Amino acid sequence: MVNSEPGPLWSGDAHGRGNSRREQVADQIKQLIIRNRMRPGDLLPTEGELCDVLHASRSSVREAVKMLNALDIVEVRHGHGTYVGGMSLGPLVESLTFRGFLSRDDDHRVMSELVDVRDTLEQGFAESIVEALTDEQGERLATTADKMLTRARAGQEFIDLDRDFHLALMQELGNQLLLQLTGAFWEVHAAAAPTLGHAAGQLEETAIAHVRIAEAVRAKDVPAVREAIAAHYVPIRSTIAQFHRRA
Amino acid sequence: MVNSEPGPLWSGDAHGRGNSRREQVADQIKQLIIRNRMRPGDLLPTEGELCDVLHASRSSVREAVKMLNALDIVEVRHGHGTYVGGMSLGPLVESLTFRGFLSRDDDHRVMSELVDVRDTLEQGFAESIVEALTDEQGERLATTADKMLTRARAGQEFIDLDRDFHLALMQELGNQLLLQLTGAFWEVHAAAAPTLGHAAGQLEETAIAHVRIAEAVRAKDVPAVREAIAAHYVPIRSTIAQFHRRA
DNA sequence: CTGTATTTGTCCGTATGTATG
DNA sequence: GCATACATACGGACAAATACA
Repeated sequence: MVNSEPGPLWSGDAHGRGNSRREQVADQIKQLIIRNRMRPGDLLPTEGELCDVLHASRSSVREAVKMLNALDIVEVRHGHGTYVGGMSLGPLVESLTFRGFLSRDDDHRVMSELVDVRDTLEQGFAESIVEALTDEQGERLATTADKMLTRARAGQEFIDLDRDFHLALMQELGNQLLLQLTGAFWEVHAAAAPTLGHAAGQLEETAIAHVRIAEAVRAKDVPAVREAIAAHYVPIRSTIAQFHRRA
Repeated sequence: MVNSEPGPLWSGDAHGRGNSRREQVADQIKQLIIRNRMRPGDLLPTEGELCDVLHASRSSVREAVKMLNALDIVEVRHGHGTYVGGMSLGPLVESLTFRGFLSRDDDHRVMSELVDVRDTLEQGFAESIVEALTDEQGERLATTADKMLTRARAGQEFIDLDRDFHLALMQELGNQLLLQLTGAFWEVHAAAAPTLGHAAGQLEETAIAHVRIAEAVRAKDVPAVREAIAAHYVPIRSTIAQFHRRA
């Protein structure tokens, strides 16, 4: 009754006995979502119903739901109910930021590695970015970069604009995974940035680097885009290295 | 009493009252790990001790621990204790594979996007790979690729060898994040591969592509490496596209 | 090998907080 | 204000797994 479909459909041990009760329940909830073709935002059965259907106690169901909640597979709203989650990369952000804080003592290896990956991804997709460029996107990049420059010259931070810029770069590619990875990696970097501090004049340097990227993209000059992106990460790398030397 | 340290140290809302009990407890456990400079594998207090120290019921502590367990921040062993987890990217794999199964109906967008990211990452790091190449790594790549070829000609699968190959590519770079991302992305792909099926002769084509990559890497010919990697993903992309057309 | 202690796993009952009507 | 439905939180009891004497 519980499993009416023919094949296993879900490879992860299905609901084999080897796992603990809550693991089985978690797997069964995932199967429930898949079988019913549910989408993010859809309402799941209540805890009590899940207890009945899955023949498990409240504790097991609750712990299973909390695990899935941590993975953003389900979303729980107090007094409302449990819904299918957004399946975002929030868990990745959480895990990576925590790792960053753990390795903060010896050096900033995690941050350094993260910058390398970001740099490589943006340079690697430079050609596709230029190809998929639309006029609106070009203007948006330019205006965002300009705002960064004015803020930098006023001595103000522009973290939000930085996020907008890097997300806008990847926007038109239509690759949702890449877009979410970009956002996730940026968030990890932003979470660790306050502990790094800033060198004098680095703010304006970073803003100008963004302006150069926007110009190169609008000019559809792929090598220039790659160079501008590489240059953009130079001050960031030096900040990380500086912090590493201090410790 | 509970929080004797001066600063917040952890940005994530610290342990503000706005969150639920288990969120507070989870944050406090994370702080505990950071404050005590604990490393993966270290033993955490027992559930009972956590209840005492954090002034929470056992249910709340357990749900918090299960959330952290889902993120691989802690690892629980039945009858033994709770330990600091490996902070692996397992959660990312779980989330992405689940998303892949969800979008399996309409098309294989997730898989397609994943291949694009993998391709870009490997091509982007091609130069660094060649630079960091050691003799042992070169031989390992070659022998792995050869094994793939012999297996392919015997009509056998070689998923494990494929994993070894792509991990070996990134091994010498010393970028742990990149290495784990590679492993995670490969796992997601492997989880979805069985549903895709194989075209005739595609096995050997893939094996040969790996041989070509190994040769180009050993020849330290960066453009050839990039081409070989690109060629390697061609049959994979066609398989995904074929599946998409069938549905 | 046999208990015993420790620790996590599971289940139950009850009370509280939250949102809807 | 009240009733209903839901998630939240707590504490207790017993089972299962592991380690050790």
